[in-house]
Amino acid sequence: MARRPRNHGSDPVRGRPVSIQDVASHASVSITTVSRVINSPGLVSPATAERVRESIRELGYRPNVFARGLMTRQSRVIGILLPDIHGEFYSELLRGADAEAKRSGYHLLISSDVQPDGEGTATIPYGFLDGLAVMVTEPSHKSWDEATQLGMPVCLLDEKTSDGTVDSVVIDNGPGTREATEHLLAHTPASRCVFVGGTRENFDAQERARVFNETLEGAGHEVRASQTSFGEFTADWGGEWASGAIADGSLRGSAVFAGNDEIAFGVMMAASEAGLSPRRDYQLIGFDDTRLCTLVRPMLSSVRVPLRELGAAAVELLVRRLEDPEARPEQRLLRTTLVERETSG
Amino acid sequence: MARRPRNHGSDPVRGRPVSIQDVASHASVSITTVSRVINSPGLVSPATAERVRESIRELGYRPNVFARGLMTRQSRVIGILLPDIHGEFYSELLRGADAEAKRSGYHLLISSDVQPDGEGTATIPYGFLDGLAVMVTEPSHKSWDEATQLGMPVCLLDEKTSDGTVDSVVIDNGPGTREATEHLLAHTPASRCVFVGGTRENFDAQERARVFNETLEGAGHEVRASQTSFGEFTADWGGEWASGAIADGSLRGSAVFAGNDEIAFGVMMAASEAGLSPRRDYQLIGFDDTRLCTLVRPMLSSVRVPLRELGAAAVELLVRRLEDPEARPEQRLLRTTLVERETSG
DNA sequence: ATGAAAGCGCTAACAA
DNA sequence: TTGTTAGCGCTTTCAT
Repeated sequence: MARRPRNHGSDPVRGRPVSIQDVASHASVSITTVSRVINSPGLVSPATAERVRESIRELGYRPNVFARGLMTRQSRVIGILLPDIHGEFYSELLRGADAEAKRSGYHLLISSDVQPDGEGTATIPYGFLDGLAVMVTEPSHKSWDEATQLGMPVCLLDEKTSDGTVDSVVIDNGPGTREATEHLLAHTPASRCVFVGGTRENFDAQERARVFNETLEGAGHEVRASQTSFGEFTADWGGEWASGAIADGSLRGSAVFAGNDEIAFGVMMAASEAGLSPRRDYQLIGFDDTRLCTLVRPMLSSVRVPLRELGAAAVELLVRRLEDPEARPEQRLLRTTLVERETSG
Repeated sequence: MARRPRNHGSDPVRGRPVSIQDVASHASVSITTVSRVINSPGLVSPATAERVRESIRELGYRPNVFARGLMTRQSRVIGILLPDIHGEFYSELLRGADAEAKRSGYHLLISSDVQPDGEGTATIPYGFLDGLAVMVTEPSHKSWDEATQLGMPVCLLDEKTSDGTVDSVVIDNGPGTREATEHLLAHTPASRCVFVGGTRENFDAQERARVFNETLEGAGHEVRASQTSFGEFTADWGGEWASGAIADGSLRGSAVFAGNDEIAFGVMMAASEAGLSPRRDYQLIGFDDTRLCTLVRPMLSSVRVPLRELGAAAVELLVRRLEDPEARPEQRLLRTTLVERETSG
């Protein structure tokens, strides 16, 4: 396997990329001056600067990022590590993160937590990163340990157990969950309200279930264990749960609060096959307010989670820390709110 | 803003990362030997090698990727540039690409084509990449020019206009489209078959429409212009189209071939609100065979596009070229096939 | 306002 | 088998 030269970019002499020295020679200045034109334009006389810029253009010069990184110890690349990059949830989060990164002049390197099936070794190229935003949704995820051990600036996404020594941005499930539960209680007796959650270990799933229970109890109802169930964050699980509820006749007249939109969608599809329609025959509210809600008919009521902001805020905090390593760690809380549509009320 | 030292990794002397020299001193060898145990273990005596590895472990040494990149001109990072990273289509493609990259010991840097709304400047950090996989879906996309001008190894995704001088992997819409159209023709007269495509400029949309028409003509039918329409690759467009077809009474008894699954989903939702069910009242087939198909009830018939393979193959070709720059450019064709489910037949 | 020179941490001839 | 040394292309004192 041939090594050097693997030249990218146009070359003056065949086989070698344009270097700062080439530009310097071409403009009859020292490489220092070229460097200054790029990094501290104020220190160079306008005339010289223009001449150098002309040479840069003419030669198609692009600074070598490795050499630069070697000196500055910066890459202007930040990483974002998520449990998964699939689905509306993460896509939306990524959009926010990417937009914010661009806005601040950084590049975003996306990676997912999932282990490679095979024997491959490459994980995140930590060495290239200035900082890392990490999302941890379950205690078993090792990303968190790995990341902090790295000795690199880190920002946590949706991590409640943060001890305040590190930047983080978390979803406050409370308000939205409470709002939704109260909304259901307005049309359905507390004893007929159920929560169909996602993975039991998931932090958000737990908090949502907890607030659901609290709200029911706040309404003077003693919650039965059977009123909350856990499974997965999938439509399949929602469908499976619904099949059971349909079979024992408990779905009709009940109010279903799903752990996320996919679960709600699964419930709705299964119920629909059994001839049951939301709002008419039962109440249904999802969670996350993903695109799925407005895609499906009737449109799904859901608790809005500001996913875009979640991603954007994480990057924002990270960039802030990069620019000012001594800044006080910040924990940013993102509110959730109920969005009423056609499956409830 | 403080510059150096922005040290990542543990430090022997406060404020400086562990360097190869530190390891060398600690193990009482030269830096060359350390370099060799990392890159060519065969050239070092087992005893020394073990001692060096011990030092590396003890000091927590991680090679500086910038210094290494400066010498090797490689980063083992490849980029993938897509029109969008949102939705089932791209997610699935990315999964394939990521898995393959990991398998080959490369990192994947994901970026989307979409311009930043704001004034931010950062695009792809080309300088860090060994190569780039680019997906071009419309002639207006400038990514292609940009990429090839870069003088960096490139692999094209789903680009038909390739001139054979560059690696590419393309979806062969033909077989699946033909199969689906024939399937529709088995239950519906050709005059009642319609194609509801996505963006008119999109290469795939065009090819799918073309093969649809050809197949109808092959069946001895003269296709009317009104039998193909274009809009967007969204459920909204599908719903909009369906509303029209419902209003003028043309949906019942017809066969709808949608340009992608989202469009099909939109048609189905709109029809369902009007009391029309697929298979019973009309035929419906989507395209791409995304997760949406099995999420919705009844489950959507669709043309399967091997998205995972698409991503994986692109990375595979790119890696091959990286290892062997002289390899003959390859164009890999990916077959599409009909998947019959509950909305057709 | 400009330049000379010293590295940044690493790899790879070339010696020994 | 191991070490010496010369860069890779850039930024940054320190002179001028």
